[in-house]
Amino acid sequence: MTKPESVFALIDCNSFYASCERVFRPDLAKTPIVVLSNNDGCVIARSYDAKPFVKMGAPYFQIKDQLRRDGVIAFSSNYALYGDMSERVMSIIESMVPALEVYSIDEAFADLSGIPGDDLTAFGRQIRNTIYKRTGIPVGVGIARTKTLAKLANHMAKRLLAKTGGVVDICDPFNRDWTLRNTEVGEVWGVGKRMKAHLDVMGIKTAMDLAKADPWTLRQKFSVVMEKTARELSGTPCLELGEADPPKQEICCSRMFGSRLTTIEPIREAVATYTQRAAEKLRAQNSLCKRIRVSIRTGMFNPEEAKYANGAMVELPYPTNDVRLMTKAATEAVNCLFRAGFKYSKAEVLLMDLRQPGEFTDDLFTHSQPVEAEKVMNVLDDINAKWGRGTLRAASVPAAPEWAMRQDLMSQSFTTQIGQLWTVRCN
DNA sequence: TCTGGGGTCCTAGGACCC
DNA sequence: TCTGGGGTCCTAGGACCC
Repeated sequence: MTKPESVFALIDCNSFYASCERVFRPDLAKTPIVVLSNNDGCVIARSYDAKPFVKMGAPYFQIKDQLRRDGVIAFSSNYALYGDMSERVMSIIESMVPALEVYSIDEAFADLSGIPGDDLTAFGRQIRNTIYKRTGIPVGVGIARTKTLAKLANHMAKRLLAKTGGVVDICDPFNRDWTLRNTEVGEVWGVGKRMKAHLDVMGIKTAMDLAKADPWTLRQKFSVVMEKTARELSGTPCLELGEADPPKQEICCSRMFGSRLTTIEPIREAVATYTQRAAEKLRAQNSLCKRIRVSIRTGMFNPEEAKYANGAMVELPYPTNDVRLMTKAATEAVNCLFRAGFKYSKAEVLLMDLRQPGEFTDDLFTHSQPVEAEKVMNVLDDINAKWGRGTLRAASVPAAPEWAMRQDLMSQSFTTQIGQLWTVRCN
């Protein structure tokens, strides 16, 4: 029996964050909108009609006035809202396809092999319409024999939105080759700026050129990653659908401060706060961590500012998820890192060397986390799940810190906070 | 005043072992 | 004059992604 040919779909939400904001602000249906990064730093999402006015990544403080003149509305990022909308979209897709891999907050790969009927484009439209009807979020669908090609098809669906209606199927070799010839190599999934420059020199300019290049030469010149990309483009699947998401190998919490910090105390508070958040994520995936890397840094852009960046690794006595132990270790690291005389802009807490309980062996010299600590952490998580994050926390974590990030343009948590539901007035 | 945050995978090179 | 070689593990750093 021959294996049925694989079919992948990539479903991707259009301008996701901006679309989420618009769902709850129908008055802005015709107004261009952008969403800003944490700290209202730079633009990370633009509605379709905002694209001509704003570059991706543009610093907000530089373009603020221009936006106002152009009538573009800006929002602070509202992750509670986007996370919840994402779950809704994903569960709709999940109910319609045999298998799903959630690739990011706004993208998912689906396995369509074995879908009955030969009109996959029609099936793609059905997915698209259902999601739009139930959530108000517009999506694009790309369908192809490999994941890399599905990405390309999705890209084409967006580029030729009017013609394609947001769904493109390139399983057919004719359509596939047309797409490959009409896509620059830099647009291919896995080919970044650096690699594009190298490939350019070799005369590889389009996706088709890469698909036709010799895989072994690519492997030698670049790496196995590039080899796989080329094979995928030519129609040989090298990447599988990853359904279960494996526990993370690293967990990170890093943020810019709302303002520059010059003394050690608030930096210790920030590091304690980031450690708390990272430890929550750690426990959510049921892992333990053995090492923590803490780093702090000054601003990197302003040439007038003295620059300093440093990090330190701390080892915990045993693999743990006890926020008390972790906070103590992390804040002690700050004492070693801090140098007076600098204006600090950011701290980062990175949990490393993660393991599942039972994955390491106890011996005479290393012991494991006491049962008591586990009980305390369970109670902590239960209380915070019920009453909101930060209800119960370490004393070193302030409720309303002076260094909190700026979020001046935040929309409501329409879907996750009972006090912030939509208000409807009847006149 | 002001430029995000959170990940993955791969590779080269050093440390260490026999 | 001459100073092994092969394997493994770990780490840092590069490149990429959304």
